[in-house]
Formats: sequence, structure tokens, C-alpha cells
Amino acid sequence: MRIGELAKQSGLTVDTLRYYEKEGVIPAPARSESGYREYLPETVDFLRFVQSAKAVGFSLKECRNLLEIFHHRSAHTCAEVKSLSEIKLEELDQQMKNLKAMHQTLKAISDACCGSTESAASCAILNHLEEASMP
Amino acid sequence: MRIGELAKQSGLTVDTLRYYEKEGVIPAPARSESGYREYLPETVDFLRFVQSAKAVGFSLKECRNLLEIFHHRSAHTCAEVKSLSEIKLEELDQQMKNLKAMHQTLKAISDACCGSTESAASCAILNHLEEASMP
DNA sequence: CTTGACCCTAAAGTATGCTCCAGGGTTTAT
DNA sequence: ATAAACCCTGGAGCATACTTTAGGGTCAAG
Repeated sequence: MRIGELAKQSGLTVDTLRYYEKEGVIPAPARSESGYREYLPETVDFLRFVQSAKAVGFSLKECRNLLEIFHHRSAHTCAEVKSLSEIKLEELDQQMKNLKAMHQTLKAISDACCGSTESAASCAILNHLEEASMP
Repeated sequence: MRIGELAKQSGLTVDTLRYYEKEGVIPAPARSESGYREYLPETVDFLRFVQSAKAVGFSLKECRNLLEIFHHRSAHTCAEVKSLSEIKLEELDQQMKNLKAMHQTLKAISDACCGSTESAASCAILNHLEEASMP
């Protein structure tokens, strides 16, 4: 399979595929005589793996590491894999908490504003931002 | 006040201050004969404003725009400012939803894993990522 | 009058994840 | 045989928010 076909089957662009190869996310495939990349069918699976991992919050580098583990999975333990998941879960949790705190603070400030079409000369939002003592 | 003092009072680095100036976040100050930046005391307030806005999720560019409005606030309306806040609140909301979805998916996958210290040859997490049909 | 602390500029580097470009071969169908 | 569609490389560009580097003036204290 050449790169265009792999792009079609994986839903990624050829540029992204070449980028992934450069970043070591997917292994460099064999080349045809004319230098074209020749992929094995299972590469589609690897790419689906990467896309799934990305979809749950893993960075490309992390995806690369996970795929490494996947490739040699009998040399790794469930405990190790689960640990990586749990670390990521905590990161996601922390990010949610941060967003929530920002949201709450902004909501409170925003609610204090009358929202009128008169001048913002004494707008509660602007005043709050200026006085600032964000938690 | 020179840039080092402003850095101290604002809690930012001198590099960040120069960067903010270049990006138009804070206005370019007057210069001494020798070319040193000479800031007015209120610049500290402006920077606090920016930091507050950043703390509730506004990007630097958005902070710049908000500060613009703040500087000419009698030419703007509360409705306008509140609208910006509400747009940001929705963005934060959307980001939280995304994170939550990722967390739920990963949690489900992670919970399916035994977490044992045996080989990950048939690890549920790896299998789920490979089979992938992320919602 | 010299030393250390402070200031200046332009430009490049960092991290992330691609995307696009120029310039140039290859393959496939007609 | 030629045109469309496809492939190649190296490198630049984008967005965000800084940080660092290199090379070089200025100011205040002792």
C-alpha cells in the first residue's frame, strides 16, 4: 500500500503520515525501487491505535510510547499500561479543575455586569479585572 | 519606573514585558535619554488587568483587546463586554465537555484493565485502543 | 574609575502538531 | 506519448506565549 492509500484508509493526510514517520510515531516502511513508501496493511491498525490514544488525551509523543509498548506488549505489564492511563486521567482531571475554576471566576464577574447598552465606563467586568485578586 | 521595577511590581519578567509591548498588549512607554523605558505607575494596573484576564482564560490577543476597551471604556458598552465574557464562558464550557468525554472514555478503558504485573499481551487498554471506535 | 547591576536590540529557540511549498521524479490511463 | 495523478525531499510557515542568546551600552556605589 502506498502513502495515498494509507491516508485514505486512516483518515489522515499524507503530510501527517510523513510527519508521524519523522517523529517516530510509525516505523519507516519499506521503499519501492523508485523510492515510494510501501506500507503493510497492519499500519492502518497502528494509526487507528494512535488516533484512539490521541482522542483520549495522549500527546503524539505519548502515543508513540504507547505504540512502542503495543508492539512489544509481551515485554510489558498491564500494571505499567494502567499506570500510564491513570496518570493521564489525573492530568485530565486537573485540567478540568482548572477550567472549572476559571469558569466560576469569570461567571461571577460576568454576572455582576448589568449588560446594558449604556457606556461601559463603570462596567463591573472591567472593574473586577482591574482590581483583580483572582483566587 | 524602569522595566526591572515594573517586572518586580507586576510579577512578570522583563522579557515578558518587552514581549507584551511588542505584541501591543501594553503601550510602548516613554524613553529616557539613554533609551531606557520609563513607565507610568498605572502600567502596573494594566498588567494586573491582563493577568486577571489571562487567569480566566483569555488569550494574550484577547487580553490586548480587552485592555483596549478598558482604556476607552466610555466608548464601549457593558453589553459588548458581557458578550465577550459569555463567549469565553462557552468556550471554557466546551473545553470542559471535551475533557470530560476524554476522561470518561479513558476511564472506561482503564477500568477494563486488570492492572496485573503479568504480561500486557492481552491488556484490555491496548486492545481497546487498537480496536478503537471512539465515540 | 571600575565593577556589578541594569538596560538595549534583533533574532533565534522551545514545545506541539501539523500544513504547505518548491522543485522534481514515477505511474497509470488514454 | 503525454497528461493526470501520485510520489519524493528539505525546509519554511502557522499559532501561542514566552525564553534565551549574543553583543553591547548605562548607571550607581565604593
